Amino acid sequence: MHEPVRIIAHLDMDAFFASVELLRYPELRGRPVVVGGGRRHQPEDILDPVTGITTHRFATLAGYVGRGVATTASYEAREFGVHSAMGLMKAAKLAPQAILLPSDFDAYREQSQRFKAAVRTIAPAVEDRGIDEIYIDLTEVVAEHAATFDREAIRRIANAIKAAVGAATNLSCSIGIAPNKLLAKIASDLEKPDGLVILEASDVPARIWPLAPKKINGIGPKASARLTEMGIATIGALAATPLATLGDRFGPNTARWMHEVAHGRDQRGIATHSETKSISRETTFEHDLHAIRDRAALSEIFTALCEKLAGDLLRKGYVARNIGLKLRYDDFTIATRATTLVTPTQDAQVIRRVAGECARRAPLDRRIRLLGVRAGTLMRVEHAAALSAEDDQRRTRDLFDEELDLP
DNA sequence: TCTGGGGTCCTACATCGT
DNA sequence: TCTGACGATGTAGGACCC
Repeated sequence: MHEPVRIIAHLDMDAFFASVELLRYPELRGRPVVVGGGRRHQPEDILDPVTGITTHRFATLAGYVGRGVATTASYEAREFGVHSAMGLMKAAKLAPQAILLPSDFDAYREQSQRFKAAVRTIAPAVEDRGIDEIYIDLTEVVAEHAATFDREAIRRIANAIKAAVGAATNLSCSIGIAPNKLLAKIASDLEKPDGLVILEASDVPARIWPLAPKKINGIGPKASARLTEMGIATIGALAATPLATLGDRFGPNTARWMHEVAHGRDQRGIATHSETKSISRETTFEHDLHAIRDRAALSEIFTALCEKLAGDLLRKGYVARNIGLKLRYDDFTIATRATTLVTPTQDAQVIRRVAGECARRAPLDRRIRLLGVRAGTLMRVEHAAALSAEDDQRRTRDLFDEELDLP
């Protein structure tokens, strides 16, 4: 008796933010473009008084000074070695001629909703994985072909999805299809951009085992470095490593997980609904601040963050029972402190006061680079209101009981 | 020339009540 | 009364992801 075959797709938009920017500024097509940094590099509109045509003057990376990082790089910029999460000053060294655009999350969110809606018209079982990625359960959609994993039938549906995404957004995406999320995710990355890769379990030795372990979603820089130390350079080598050896290094749970994923096994389902767990706001200062010497400036930023967070809670309809503080010091170490409240809140002043109390429990003798405020243990406002009404009722009843001297 | 902002999940450990 | 086991809950940190 074996598991029924599932058909899972992972869809990843190609260089999403940069591609959305190129829709707005088609004249940048074919040129290296980097999205990131602050608001400072908004393209300037230049209206030709004779022709009435508007063109744009763009900032380049040359001479960039500041703490920004690249959010996305177009494929042309990647040719120069620029990639997302790279410091912009480093990117400027590699590709000074690259165009730098500020990020516009409202525009990305709009395109995100469009491509997801387009996919849902073909396959409704979609799991959100952030702004530019989804998993899709195609098992039902290709039900009659699933048992045999009919590649041609699957390919037709994948192409229909790509066409629908293209029609809705004018953007391209890459799709990986496999019997589980793990392999689908790896597959979608194999032939970017505009890729379509279909993998079966039997393809694991040939297609997956030669890859580096960091290609596995969940093996990041730390685990990767430890595996390298152990002489494990490929997923195949990981699969061949005895469980006990991995257990000594990573603990039993992680070892078991690594062993499973290295063999291409993954039982996770598609989660079509999820509730937000926490909401936070944080900011990196232009220059590091000192808790005592820069008290006034720090306090102002702190209050503003709490107000923004309260605004987020209000807009999204949540109250929080846990309020947390995050400090990143000049040496990049992080301290977090959190407090759980009796009464959930979405009030900026309450958040500010509680987060301020958290700050008093954190080291404040070092220079601070980043300040963040977090709201956790969220509850929907309606639910909290109902609970508090229930609470009131219970308290009133208790009072009556006391007066009547009931048990 | 250091490295953003928003999240999730996991683990270790402390504390408390039973 | 003391001691330990155990679950629930809260806190802090770390790793990872987009």
